[in-house]
Amino acid sequence: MEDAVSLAEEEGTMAGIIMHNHKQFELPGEEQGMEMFESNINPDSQFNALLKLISDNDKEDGPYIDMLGRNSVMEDSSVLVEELISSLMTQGKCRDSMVFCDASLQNVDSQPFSAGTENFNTHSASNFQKLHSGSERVSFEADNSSDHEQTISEGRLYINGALVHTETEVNQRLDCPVCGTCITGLSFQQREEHTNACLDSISRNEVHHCNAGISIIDMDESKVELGECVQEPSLVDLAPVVRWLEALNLSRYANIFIREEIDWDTLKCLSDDDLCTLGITALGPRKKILHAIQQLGKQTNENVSIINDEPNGKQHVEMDGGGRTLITDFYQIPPSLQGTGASVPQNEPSNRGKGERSRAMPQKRALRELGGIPEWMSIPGTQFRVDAFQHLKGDCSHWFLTHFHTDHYQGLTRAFRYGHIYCSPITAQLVNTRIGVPWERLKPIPLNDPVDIDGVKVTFIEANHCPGSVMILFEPKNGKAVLHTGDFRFCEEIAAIPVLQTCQIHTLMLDTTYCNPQYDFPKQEATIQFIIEAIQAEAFNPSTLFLIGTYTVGKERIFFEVAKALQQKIYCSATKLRLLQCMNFPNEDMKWLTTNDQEAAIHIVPLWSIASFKRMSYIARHNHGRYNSIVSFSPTGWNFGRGKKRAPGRRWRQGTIVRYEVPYSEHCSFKELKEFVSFINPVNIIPSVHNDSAEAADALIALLLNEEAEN
DNA sequence: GCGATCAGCT
DNA sequence: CACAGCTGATCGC
Repeated sequence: MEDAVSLAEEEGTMAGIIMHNHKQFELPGEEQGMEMFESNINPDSQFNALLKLISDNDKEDGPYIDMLGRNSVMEDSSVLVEELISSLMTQGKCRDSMVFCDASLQNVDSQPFSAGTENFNTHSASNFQKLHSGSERVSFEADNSSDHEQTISEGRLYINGALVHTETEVNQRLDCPVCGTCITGLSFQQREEHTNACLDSISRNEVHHCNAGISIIDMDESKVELGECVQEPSLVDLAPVVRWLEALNLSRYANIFIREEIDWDTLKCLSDDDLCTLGITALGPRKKILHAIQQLGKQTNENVSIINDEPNGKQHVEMDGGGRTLITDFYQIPPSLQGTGASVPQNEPSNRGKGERSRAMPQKRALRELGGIPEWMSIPGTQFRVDAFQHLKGDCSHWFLTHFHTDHYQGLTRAFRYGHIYCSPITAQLVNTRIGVPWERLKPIPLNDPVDIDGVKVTFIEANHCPGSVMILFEPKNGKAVLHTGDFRFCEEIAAIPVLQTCQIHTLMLDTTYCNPQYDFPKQEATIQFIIEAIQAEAFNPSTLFLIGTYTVGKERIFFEVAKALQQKIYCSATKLRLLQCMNFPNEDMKWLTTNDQEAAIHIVPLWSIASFKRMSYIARHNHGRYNSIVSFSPTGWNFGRGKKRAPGRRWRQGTIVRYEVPYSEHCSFKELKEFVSFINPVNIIPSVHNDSAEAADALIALLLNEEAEN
């Protein structure tokens, strides 16, 4: 444990800070550092471990911590820190807490990255600089030893320039987590006694059935004496729920459950959305509660008691296997979904998705190659080809292009002479300007406006992938409609498109890029918000260059939203500007762009140019003098699969270069894919990605149709 | 010399 | 893994 902090240092991450006796200590963050918390689930032992960590400086004052903070950017790894904070505050062992943003604590009289603060580059500790009443500089350690404390005097703590804490203002309001009464005026011991009295009072009225499901209690019996606080009479027995929360170390939410009269049965039905509505917005506690509810269901089925009465009268929730619980346990994938998916049972035919339609289960089919063309490139019932320019042949004269990405137009050159290319107006513009295909070969088709092509009704539909991307609905005369999604991301706007609600789709050619439960990334809005907040936090150094990675076509929404939110111009190259001008963005968006790099500290760059610290160091060298720090954002969905923790973003640092990997995807998450399949309810599904064999295709389809894959 | 194609890399 | 795309080598015209 003694090296927990320095281990976290190497990753440049941390989950929280402690202020104790006017000194600041860091709580280790992701990866190795988390072991400290994982191995000490009991808050008391965590507290003792923390005290041990700071024992060298714990000679005089009593056993309390001035302030605990957690890092808002490292949300996942801070789950346990947050619980610890709550627990310690309830016990009166910690006076205050805060949520802070890495690098948001400013030191006005310092010159970040200038000579003399070289240690800033090697210590994440140094990111937390303090203002104090005097103008004396904070001193930093220059080596990598485990001595990380930074002396502050007369501490005043500022976040983004605003005073949030002074050492003389530690006694802030504190409410009882059970009854909500203000207990600020009480001593720590009195607070504990009060809270325990509240809990005991509720427990006394709980009769014999803490595990027995619903517990309706008579009005008279439900009257609860809560010391000096008055509890509203309740028709339902809430004690088991309160105890359950307590055992999960989430007592701070007890008052919400009491207020909303969530009883034991209601609890078991709560969804993630319900928790949000209740006001439990933090991701960690929400996941923890959902996970525990899931465990509840399992154990109830097995007729095993969740809340066991122990000899000491305390109760607890059984964790998996009774052993240590890992943070990743909160993000479990059902065992039936792990592995290849080959063992997933097929569902019986049933009414799916749009209620009134009853369809057969998508048929198993072998992968066929039609004259050497993958089957998802050839539309059944027509002579049409989609994204098949690597298979150009004279036997076809109708070629469709879903969007302008190399892996879809590969093979297409200005020499194209096999008939016509049908695509969206934006894609047509790009094909003409970037590849040089003449306009007489291009047939731009507007969205949501059916056209007749060679006797087939064809409708182009927005695909929410990149500018100009479309899904294409083919309705041949044989009555078997085919929907080719191209690359797409399902969203409410797509679900609202009338033709998709009414047309019965026979064959769905589906973008299965992230067709695995491990791909569970957030909505684009959430990631963009994360990026905006990260930029605000990192901008404490005015000489920071921000780089946002984009594809040739794609990810535009990120920088337009950032520009609007921060009211800042964004630099892009003249080439990139010409590209963007092909994409019909509104003037309100385009006005934020500039090709003068002196005008903007946020630059749009190709993703590959920031793919490694080595490449970014070239950029750093190139900008030497103007900028002394670089913060980059690499948006992709791949970073967030395969055992990696689900997080709004991962922060890496090497010297003065910071790299954020953020889960911004322009493909469906697994959950969205399932929702889309359920919505379309096709007879037949043909995966267009990872479809190397009939077995692979069947495994993908099985995953998509498996009801248990919901979470 | 130019464009197309492919291997290799991230 | 492989998104989507870059770089560089090779080949044919």
